[in-house]
Amino acid sequence: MTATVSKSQLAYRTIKERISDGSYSPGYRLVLGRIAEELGVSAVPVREAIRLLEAEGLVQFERNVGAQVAMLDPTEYQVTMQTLALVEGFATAVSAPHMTPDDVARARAINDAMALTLEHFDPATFTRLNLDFHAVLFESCPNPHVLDLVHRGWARMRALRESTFSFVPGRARESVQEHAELLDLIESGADALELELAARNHRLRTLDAFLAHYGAPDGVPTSSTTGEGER
Amino acid sequence: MTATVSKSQLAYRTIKERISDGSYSPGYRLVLGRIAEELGVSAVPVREAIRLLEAEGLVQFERNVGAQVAMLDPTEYQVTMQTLALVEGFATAVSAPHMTPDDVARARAINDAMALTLEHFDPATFTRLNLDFHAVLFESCPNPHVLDLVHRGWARMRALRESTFSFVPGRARESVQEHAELLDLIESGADALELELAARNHRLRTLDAFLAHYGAPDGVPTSSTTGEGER
DNA sequence: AGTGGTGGGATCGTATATTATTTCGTACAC
DNA sequence: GTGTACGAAATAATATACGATCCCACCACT
Repeated sequence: MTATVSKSQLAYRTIKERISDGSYSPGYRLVLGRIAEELGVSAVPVREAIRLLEAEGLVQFERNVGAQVAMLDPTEYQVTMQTLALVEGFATAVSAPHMTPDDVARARAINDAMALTLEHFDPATFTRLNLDFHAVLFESCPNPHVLDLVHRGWARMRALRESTFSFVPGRARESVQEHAELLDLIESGADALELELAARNHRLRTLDAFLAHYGAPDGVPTSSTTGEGER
Repeated sequence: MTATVSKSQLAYRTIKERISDGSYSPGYRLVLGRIAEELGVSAVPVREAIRLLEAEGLVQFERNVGAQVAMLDPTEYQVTMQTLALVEGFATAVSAPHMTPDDVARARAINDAMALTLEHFDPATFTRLNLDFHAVLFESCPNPHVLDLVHRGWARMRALRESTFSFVPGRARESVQEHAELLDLIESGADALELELAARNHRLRTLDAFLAHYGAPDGVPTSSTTGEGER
């Protein structure tokens, strides 16, 4: 009656959820038998779920050794964030023409709520609202592949950054400001390319801020590779 | 001795290969037991492989019913190609600064070979060389995620278009021409954004040509959504 | 003390068997 | 003639069991 979800699906969703919400933090070792027992299923569906999560990059897997939640790694962070910027920028541009005035209003309301969280230090809420904000932007996206890429990127970032990946101290206020500008652009019916770059650079600036704050990885150039920016 | 690949991996690679080369054409029904027997393994690893391929979009899967190779569908084609254009454009821009003069020379050689295939009608060879061409472009890409997205896109297109997805009658010659221009841009050390858009529009023009040739899907606008283009 | 080998424990990998679900054909009733 | 209900066959889904592999600690030998 409850849509009779398969046990593989159950294992997949449960593990993914636990990675996202931090119950399984980066490096946590995922033992098939233990998880299977815990969920009341056999090891086979758990293994299947873990292989899927491996394909998404959420867990690392080694044959005959086991799986663990993907580790926190600045380089990982950079390329993932870069890819997310690419995909989100595109998704924004494609979605914008399909957004209703009501959609824009909802996005503004969420952004206002984000501004309120700045009064207190609350990275988790900030990140959650940030996801909601972008979710509103993308919900009219007619390209399901791109949407899927966005969601995978988010799942990765959540796993890597423990639920606060959008929040960089000293950058949050600008982020809210840029959101507002982005909505203005959308309302003004701006050019698709202009929108895409605005949305992309919004993420890339967060990336730069993060790298500046936590230190850039070794050989990777910190300039964000693509955009209008100053070289 | 042969790196002792797991049977799941074997099943995965074999099925993917057969989808790519057309042994399993779109719509072909993948029956667990039959494939398992054929490969000399049990049904469990085959099931796992099929679930992974489902996650990549290469096969469609329905619970308790079975799997089949993803069907040919103009809308599918459009969004996949659009996504591929996005990702390839970005990959080109990111890779370009890392390309050596030798890399560019190799790409030119492949492009010359493509020009030769225009003498005869040979879509399969054309598409293969086209993949080689872009592979050279991307092999210096420092972002593995983006590369992975490219490869998945290619696999999808192969599955959907039966090994000739880059070839649209009447467009091949322009394609070769645009490749040459792209290489010129790279050699001239062009701006990253300029490169990205050039590479993206190269794919999008192929998409438009395809849609014009085979007919556009129903409600989807044929203009390629993003780019400098004439609106 | 350092190095190489060896055994045990833990864990994954897969085959087999069982169960649950769906589908399709057939027969019966209307 | 058509629609429905029932049953058998096909197939996927999972559990269980066993085998293969890897890691680690301990011990012997140098």
